[in-house]
Amino acid sequence: EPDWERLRALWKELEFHTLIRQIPASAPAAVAAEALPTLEGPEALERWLGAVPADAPVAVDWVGEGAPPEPTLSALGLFHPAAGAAILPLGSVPPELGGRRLIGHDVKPMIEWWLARGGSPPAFEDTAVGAYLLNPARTNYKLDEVSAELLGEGPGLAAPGTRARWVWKLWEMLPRALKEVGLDTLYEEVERPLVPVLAAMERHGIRVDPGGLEAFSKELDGTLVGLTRQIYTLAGGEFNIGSPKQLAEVLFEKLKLPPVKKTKTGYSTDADVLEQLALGHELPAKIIEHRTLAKLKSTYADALPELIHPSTRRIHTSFNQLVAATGRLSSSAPNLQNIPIRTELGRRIRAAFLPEPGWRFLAADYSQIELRILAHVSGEESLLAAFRAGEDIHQRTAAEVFGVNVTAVVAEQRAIAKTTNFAVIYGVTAFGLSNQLSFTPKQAQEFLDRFFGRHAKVKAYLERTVAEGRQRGFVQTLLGRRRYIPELQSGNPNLRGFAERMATNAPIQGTAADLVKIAMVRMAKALAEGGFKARMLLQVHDELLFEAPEDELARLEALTREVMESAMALDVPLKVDIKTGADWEQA
DNA sequence: GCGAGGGT
DNA sequence: ACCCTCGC
Repeated sequence: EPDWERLRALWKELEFHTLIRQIPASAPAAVAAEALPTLEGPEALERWLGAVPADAPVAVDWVGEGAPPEPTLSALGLFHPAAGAAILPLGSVPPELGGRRLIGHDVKPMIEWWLARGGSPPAFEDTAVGAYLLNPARTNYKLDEVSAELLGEGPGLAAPGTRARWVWKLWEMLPRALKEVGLDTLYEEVERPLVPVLAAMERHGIRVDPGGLEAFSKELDGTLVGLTRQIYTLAGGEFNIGSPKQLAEVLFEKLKLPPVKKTKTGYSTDADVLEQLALGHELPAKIIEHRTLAKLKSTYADALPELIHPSTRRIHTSFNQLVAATGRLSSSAPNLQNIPIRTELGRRIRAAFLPEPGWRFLAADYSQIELRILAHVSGEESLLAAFRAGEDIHQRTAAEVFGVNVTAVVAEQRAIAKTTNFAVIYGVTAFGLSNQLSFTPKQAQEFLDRFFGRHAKVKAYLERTVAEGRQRGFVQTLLGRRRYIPELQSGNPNLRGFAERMATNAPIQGTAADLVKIAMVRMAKALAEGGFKARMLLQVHDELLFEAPEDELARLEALTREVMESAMALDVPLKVDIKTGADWEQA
């Protein structure tokens, strides 16, 4: 008989998703076989805790559904070596744990559950967060898989009390493991304190105006109906506009338009391609417009009202702390980190986000955070000088690279310099830059050469980063957050090139993530200590969004600027732009 | 799973 | 570069 669980683990690692589905379902026998004591009532819990030394922590594993704003937890598995494993069924009141510190694995839902029940959450450690710092590139941080990686084996299918035993085992090794690689401070000062901050933000949620979105949806629908008719006329027949396959048939076979580029499965119909085709035919522009409106309607105008929580009347995103390999947060269900902003129509979505009635939004975003970090880590004088002098950085770059006076830079030169600045942070290739700038790869290469000629220390920094990464197997941020990139040693030039771009981007994007997380932790503390009614609602990578009563705005603005601009001391000043408004579009 | 497109 | 969601 095959060892199905090992096979499952192996195939999972190899991403054989289809094969995994053919593995017979694992038998739940193990769960039934364990007879753990169930602690019914406060006295039973007190007795169990009596066996735990007074100031010792307790390992927990929570059972339930973790969605904000009110996770539903049915039980906690508990473990301490002196008291053994037990199961604690949960009622409506948070359990009294005698002030003990808890050790959990992915505790944010549990913290949120505690908050939802009006309790003040206990102090805690989080083994999933620790495991994320040790290796942020895992696809998931399930207790079983993290245990398998760090301990050689895991609980498999087990009762919560037994799972808590594994949480305990993880915590027996994690502090030392974190310290060994210099991640203990990041854990203690940033990631762990951030957990309850995120829990509170998720619980607060944000108000949206469903009426406004529904009206906008109807408007979009009207426009889409008209566009669809025009598209069918131009195409000489009906087809599914949402199907890239059918669209490709219409464009490249029926209408004989020239295919521009290919995907793995056929001819590409992405926006770049359609824009090119639009020069020779009326249809592609209509397709672009249709796609834009359909995206706004389905992803935002129709979806967001559905996600309004019936009791809070607000939208509660989940901020995931364990997803992005660079250290950034991500947001899901819904993603509130990609609410449109660039186009007029898109901003109608943003305008539907509202503060508490009578309150105002305050949005604070870091100006050029990643370029400032690049200036700091590279020591590039021209960048340092430009930021210290408060200059327009893209204009300055343009002046240097085009060899003209700063005052003589024209808009097009500035735009090219701006794209190049981002390309450098992303570690982009001449080929990638050429696509973005509609240059030939040769022109783009010449441009990059001129950029690096004028920014020798940036070039040296990037080369140093890649070389160190190749030699050590990982790159790191200013605070020591690591990202392992074994592909830097690959013999495959494509794979290695991709790895090198990740290696140049990760320390910069990751340092920005570290910095914003520090600001969040300090802002949460400062708001509490300052007796503010204001709340921190969202983080969008380089921006924090707050809502506050009118009479707190001035104080909040001063506090936010002070906290965010002092989050890290770099060789360049940090600059924060702050706006307030009656909706998120104005703020 | 893929292509596409929204954000940083 | 990093994400998430949508429709097919």
